[in-house]
Amino acid sequence: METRTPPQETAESVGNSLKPLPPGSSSRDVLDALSGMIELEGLKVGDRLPPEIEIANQLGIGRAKVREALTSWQNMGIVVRNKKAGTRLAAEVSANTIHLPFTLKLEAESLLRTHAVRRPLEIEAARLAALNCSDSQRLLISARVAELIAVHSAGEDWRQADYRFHASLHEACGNPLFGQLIRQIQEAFNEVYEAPFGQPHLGQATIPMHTQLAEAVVAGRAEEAARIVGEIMDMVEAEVLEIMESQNV
Amino acid sequence: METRTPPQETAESVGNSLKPLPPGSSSRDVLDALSGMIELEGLKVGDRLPPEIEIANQLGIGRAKVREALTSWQNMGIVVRNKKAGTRLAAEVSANTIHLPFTLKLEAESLLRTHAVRRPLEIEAARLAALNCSDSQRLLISARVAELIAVHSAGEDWRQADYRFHASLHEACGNPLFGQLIRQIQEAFNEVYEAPFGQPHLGQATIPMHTQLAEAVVAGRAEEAARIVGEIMDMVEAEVLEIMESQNV
DNA sequence: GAAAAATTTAATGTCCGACATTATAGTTTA
DNA sequence: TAAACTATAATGTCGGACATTAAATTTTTC
Repeated sequence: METRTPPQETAESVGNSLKPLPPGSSSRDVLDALSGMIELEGLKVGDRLPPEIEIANQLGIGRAKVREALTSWQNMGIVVRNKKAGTRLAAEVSANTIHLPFTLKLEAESLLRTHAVRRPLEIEAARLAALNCSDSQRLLISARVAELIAVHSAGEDWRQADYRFHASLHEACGNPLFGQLIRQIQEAFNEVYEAPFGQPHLGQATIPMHTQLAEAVVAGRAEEAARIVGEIMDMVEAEVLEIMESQNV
Repeated sequence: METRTPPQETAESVGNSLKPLPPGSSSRDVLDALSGMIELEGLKVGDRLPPEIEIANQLGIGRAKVREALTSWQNMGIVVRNKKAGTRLAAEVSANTIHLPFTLKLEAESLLRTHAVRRPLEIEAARLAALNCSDSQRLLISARVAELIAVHSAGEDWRQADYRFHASLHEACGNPLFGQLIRQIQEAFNEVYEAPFGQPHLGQATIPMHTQLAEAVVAGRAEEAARIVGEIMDMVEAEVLEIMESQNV
């Protein structure tokens, strides 16, 4: 019986870069140590972290402390944990990272407030994307908007495609903080929105505008891109208002 | 020996509003339950939460789970814990609140990125402030800018006054999320900035523009206010660049 | 021999108990 | 009255035990 020795991704290979913590370290120090390790090992989204027990042993602390730290990250959406499947990165952890939130139950009234914060960030991201994007990013954006149009005209659920399109814009803007912030804000928004309203397709009417937006971005017409995003956001806001009123919120 | 019966703040009186959690609840559910209790009891910043053991008993869960949840809040800066002094609220917990957590060590390179995210938020907040602010907020803004000018011309440290002025703008915009976001972003920025550069007075040259900004806001000239904020942010960015280059970062 | 079913296994999820640490509250002493 | 001491009640930490579950492995079945 020959051993197949697939290094099975990241189990033993990863994680010998953790050094014992001095006594009295806080759970935040644990997270600092972990993010150092993540950067050192080059772990990406989806990669697996060492088991809690191993982290604890390497850091010279108890498993409870590791769990408190990891649960913090879990509540911030940075990792997902899944029993035997282990703990995996759900967001990029690196030096240039601001880790956003965790939303307490927001009320329907704050939907518009959340959207109002998102608006200027989306506009600026689009403007920067138009100014900064590389050729390969141009191709990606074009592909994504084509996908969106195709999925939508086929009558299928286009939200995933929409999300991917906007994500490509955020990436193209050259500043990962925009994408992170907007993603978190949108998650907060969806969480509040879905509770009373279910999951209707929001922004249906804006689909045609996405083609113009993509064209403006790949052509480098920053102001036009910004204007279109503003219009899209306004239309979504109007839609939210309409739905809220129709349900007497 | 007569009993003095001071209800000693919030020990027994608070916390019978927690109902047992269904099995399989996550640590996030614990936080939801706690924020519900906090809102119900009207707890404010500085108030004390029930002891972990009592929270655990009332929710019908183990203390470890409560600790994981509270440590999440601690890492987000929502509570502070201090041994016998107990766990106290460090930030307002209510509906309509997005709690930003927790910044990983940022590197100097990301100073500009952080600033780039702050920029559109500040601009939009100023625009909204010009459109929405009430009479009393107009007075406050005028007072704050006068204070800023006075402190600055006296040669004193004007950063606190500057902070208060901008905070009055954020408040006047009518959407608390702007103020929260910007504050957190600025804290992240300062944390990074101060490490290599100390605490030089950043934005000195923009002081005179603050008067124009305040005038535009109280007069309701939204676009002018937005433009001025943009210029201020650009000047700060230029200053940061200059300092970084002068130190070969 | 390949697919399906059953078993094993390795991780997280949960609780409990014990003890250390410490800031406050209470008590004694000077 | 003030200072020093003691008691106490909370958090901080660890270890152990066990449940739960999804992946990996083995066995069975066709």
